[in-house]
Amino acid sequence: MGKIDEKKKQKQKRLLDSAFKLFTTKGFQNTSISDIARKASMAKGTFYLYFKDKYVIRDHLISIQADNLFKDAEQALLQTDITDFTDQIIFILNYIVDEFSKNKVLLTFISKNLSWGVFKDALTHPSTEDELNFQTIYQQMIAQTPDEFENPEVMLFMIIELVGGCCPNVMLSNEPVSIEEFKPLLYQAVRSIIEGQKKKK
Amino acid sequence: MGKIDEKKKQKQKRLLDSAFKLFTTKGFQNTSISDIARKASMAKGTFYLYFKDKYVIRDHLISIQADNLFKDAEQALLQTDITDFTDQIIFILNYIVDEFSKNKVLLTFISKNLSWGVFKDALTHPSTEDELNFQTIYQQMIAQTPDEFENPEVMLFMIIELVGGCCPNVMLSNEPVSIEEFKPLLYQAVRSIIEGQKKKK
Amino acid sequence: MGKIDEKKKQKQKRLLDSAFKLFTTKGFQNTSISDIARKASMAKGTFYLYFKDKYVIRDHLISIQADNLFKDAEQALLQTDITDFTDQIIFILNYIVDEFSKNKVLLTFISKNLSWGVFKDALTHPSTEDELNFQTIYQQMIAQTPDEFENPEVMLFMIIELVGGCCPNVMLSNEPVSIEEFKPLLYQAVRSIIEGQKKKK
Amino acid sequence: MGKIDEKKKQKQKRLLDSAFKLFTTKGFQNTSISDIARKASMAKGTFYLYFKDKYVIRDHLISIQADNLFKDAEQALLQTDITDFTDQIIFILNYIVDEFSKNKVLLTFISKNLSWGVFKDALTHPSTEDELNFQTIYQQMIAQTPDEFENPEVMLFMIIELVGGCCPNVMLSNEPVSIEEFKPLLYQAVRSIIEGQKKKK
DNA sequence: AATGAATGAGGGTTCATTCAT
DNA sequence: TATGAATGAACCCTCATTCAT
Repeated sequence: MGKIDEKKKQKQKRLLDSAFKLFTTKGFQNTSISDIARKASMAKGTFYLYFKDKYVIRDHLISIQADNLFKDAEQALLQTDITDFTDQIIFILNYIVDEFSKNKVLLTFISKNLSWGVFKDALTHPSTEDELNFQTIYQQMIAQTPDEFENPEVMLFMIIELVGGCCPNVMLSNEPVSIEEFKPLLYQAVRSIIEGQKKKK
Repeated sequence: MGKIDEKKKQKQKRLLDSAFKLFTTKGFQNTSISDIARKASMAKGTFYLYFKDKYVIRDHLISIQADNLFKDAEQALLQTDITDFTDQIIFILNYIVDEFSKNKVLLTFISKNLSWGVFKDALTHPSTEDELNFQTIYQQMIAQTPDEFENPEVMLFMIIELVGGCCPNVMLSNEPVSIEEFKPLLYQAVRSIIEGQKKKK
Repeated sequence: MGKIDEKKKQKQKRLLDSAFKLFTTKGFQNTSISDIARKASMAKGTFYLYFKDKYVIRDHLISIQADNLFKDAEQALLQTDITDFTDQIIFILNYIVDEFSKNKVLLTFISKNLSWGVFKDALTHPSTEDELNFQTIYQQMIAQTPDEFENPEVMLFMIIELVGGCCPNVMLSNEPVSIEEFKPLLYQAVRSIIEGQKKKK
Repeated sequence: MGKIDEKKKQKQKRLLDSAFKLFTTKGFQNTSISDIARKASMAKGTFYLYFKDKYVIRDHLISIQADNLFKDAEQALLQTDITDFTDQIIFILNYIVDEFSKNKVLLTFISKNLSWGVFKDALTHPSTEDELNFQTIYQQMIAQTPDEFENPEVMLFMIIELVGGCCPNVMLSNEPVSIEEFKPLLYQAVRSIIEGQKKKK
């Protein structure tokens, strides 16, 4: 019956929502499965029908968020007529940074869960769904640019670490400068990295 | 009495040593205060006479490690006659990366405790002791170079995030490449960043 | 409808088979009703249509096994021309011991379920089915022997306790001696008991 | 301080007493550590300071009981002037059976815990204390009798299984006969076994 | 008759923290 | 100062049982 499946989906969603709120508010470690179930108005045991443990529900949440974020960024990029590789990368980074700026909750969530690793994985590795992901798109972008790079994969890795390491700190603490002051310097750094990794002919 | 103070220091050191070993071996979360006290051959209650909780002892440990690491790097730099700013930065980064490579325990410790933030703080902010720290030395280095930078503090911040984000991953997982393959690409990136942040005259 | 009854019997059998395998493998305590139903490819709720709980299905299983074991032993005895009472008893005991030796699973099952009591009941008391059981046959054997015993029922009880108490231990742990070394000593003891219980004329 | 040790001993005793009562009343499986602690008026966690789990406290209890029982039986034997080996064995068996008859609680306890195995171990193997145990005394008795046996250890094993298997059933259910009717038949059987295991010269 | 989602009590276990000694 | 026994809340997880479908 579709009816039952519908209900199950809804329950799962309720659990995901509760977990998200609690992880964001109290942090991952300080949230118990009891808490999640209670907030979702279910019995504790019911949680286990949907997720094996806290880690699974967290990773699930992060995957969803990362997927959405990236899909939006990609859509936005397609609406533009940016063709230069570096500009495209900057556009996507900027889109994501802005998104985080607007949606501090998401940022807090990922930060409070100490799970940048998982987030990066979700961004970089094929998600459960068989859709495009950043990795794939990036490779297409690389293929279309006339430039050649020493090691494009490592380059992406470094850019993500740089942006993913700096931005949360800046956005959450306004240190060492505000995000608006920071952005041009960051993008300059990204441009420099890309430029520097081009193969010398 | 200096004697009593001496004894206290020694006990504190025993606790710190025990905690370090346990955090490194079993991870921060899986180490209890009981464990630490037992390994230090003290009663559980005694722990509370020296540290408020696990978090305090962890942060203390990290500060010490970071301090030592940096002092060593600085000493090593003084033994050389490198004068160029960028080269100096690279030298220090490389020293630290090599130290981590040799001393995986420290890397594991910081990584297992998910406490890069604390480590970076220790590196960047004045430590409890009134000694020199990276921040100070860095400012001296900046002062001595003829180049001018948009925002030296932000530049250091970005470099630390880049190196501190990438290296643990690479060293612990050999992905996306081995640390030896990675180093030249990383240092190239650092050079690019520094170059790109120079004020255009 | 015989058809529906047929189906029910089959489902019941599937449950019994699953339970036997699981009890044998994981032990009684560690097997849940969920496990049994899953292994029988049924819904959990269905279990309750056939058995009240785990204990009922366990006792049912033991009865079946004991019944079969005994029927086989009796058949084997009929194939021989042993007429002496004591020899007949020893033959049956030996048959059952050998059967357990060959079929460690059954032994493990009964042993893991700590249910010798149930097994002995099944052997001694009329089973649910209205067939012959050990008790009946034993009485016939007693009737045919010229000897008279103080209390034949008690004698059988003691023999079963002796054999049923010793053999599992010996077979499963090889202590205090191996089953092959043990058998002659045991049968000697059984012969002594029978001899000793004969009425003095 | 003796004071603290005294208190600890008392607490342990309270736990042992509570456990004994509960195991006897509700059975081992149906007794939780919570129950035991509650009945002993302690916090649940305190239980774990004294015993690792339910099994340990049960075995501890059984050891104590078996030890006491045997020490009493031995004392009683020394008060008599029975010198014949078989008579000595029967005396001890009878003493223990009588003790069980008088003290049904102990019998129930062992029976409800399905732990004849542990009880027999306690009777047969050296206990934690470095005192005499049945095994040792038995060997002395064997040494002093002029008769020789095929395998004295196996003989003891069989006797214990026979008595330990039959008596609880008889005492708790009065089946197949009352314990008073049963005793002479049982002792006759024991005598027969001993006689039958003597080496033929 | 059959299902399996939902329940929630209950299990064992850990551990930060307190406090009398 | 130092101890370590005692606490009891909190954790995760299991599972027999119910009941709407």
